[in-house]
Amino acid sequence: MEKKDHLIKMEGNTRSSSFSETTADYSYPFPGMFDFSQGDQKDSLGFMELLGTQDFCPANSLFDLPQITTPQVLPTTSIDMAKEYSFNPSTPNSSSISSASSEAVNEEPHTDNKAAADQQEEDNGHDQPKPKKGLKANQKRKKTTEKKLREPRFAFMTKSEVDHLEDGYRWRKYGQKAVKNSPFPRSYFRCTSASCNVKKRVERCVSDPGIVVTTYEGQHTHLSPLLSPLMLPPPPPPPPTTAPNSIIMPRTLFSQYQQQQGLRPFADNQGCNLGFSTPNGTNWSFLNERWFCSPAGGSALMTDHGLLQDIVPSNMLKQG
DNA sequence: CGAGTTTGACCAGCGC
DNA sequence: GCGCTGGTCAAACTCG
Repeated sequence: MEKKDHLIKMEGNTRSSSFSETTADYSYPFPGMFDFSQGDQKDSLGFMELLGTQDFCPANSLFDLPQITTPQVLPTTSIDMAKEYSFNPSTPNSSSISSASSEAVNEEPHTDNKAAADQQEEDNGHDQPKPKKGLKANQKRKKTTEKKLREPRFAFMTKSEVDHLEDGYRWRKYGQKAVKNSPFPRSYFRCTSASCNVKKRVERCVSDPGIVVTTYEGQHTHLSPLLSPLMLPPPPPPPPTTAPNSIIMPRTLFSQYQQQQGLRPFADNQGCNLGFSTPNGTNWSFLNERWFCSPAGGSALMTDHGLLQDIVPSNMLKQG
């Protein structure tokens, strides 16, 4: 299997997020992107978690991280990151869900209200001519537009010959658009699960057609059909010496773990990767409000998830 | 026949 | 205001 270079970028949930929609912006490394090809991180079980499994932990912790809204303003070093996001008292009790998840929850009332409003609009307009297809579509579009303002997004660059990378979820393609300044179209996918409105966009990098840029939006409200129970975050933080090769730890549990283990922050040689390392060499990386453990020398815990393993860079699985 | 894909049309947002 | 672009819809189509 060819070696694949991967870049992962977290994308904020605000409209002001400067992760440009244009393909032209894919032609250079994303600012603020985490390059997991660096450092000692060898695998990423958390990838599946990143793709939308739920944060099962309660959220009140000294290390309860606020929602990252604009990756471009992310601190360039993990030390700065830790300074900035540690001990944030603003959201000590910010519900029982992570901010990313809470967005989905928070939006529900809006969605309901909006839906009710839309329903009322429809009722008020019942004597009007039947709206064109476009108008009806537009009502939905307004809702989705509002949703778009809240849903966290994160993009992955994956070197792959396959456009639509298997990530353990089932997707339905609902659109395709030609992209300006790019010979490659952009495809739009939606999770086929009825209650799940996660979307993703897939397109090829204009400067390197071998790179597929996949942008996920929202969080899955269900587990991946291919997700093993092994991939659920462990209830108690395991000691690093006996930790699985790769585990996912919700941020709040990580907070406790961090304090217990005295983790030291580290950054990769590009200064854009963040995480903590334990005295015995276990590395923790922060991504999408969760911490991913990648003990040095460990082999991949990840079972076969099809092309997910294509998404998860091989050089994360096997350094060098 | 159901699920998924294709594709033209539509609309909102944004920049000029 | 206008044009461009991104995002979405939905009918038609394909496939198993």
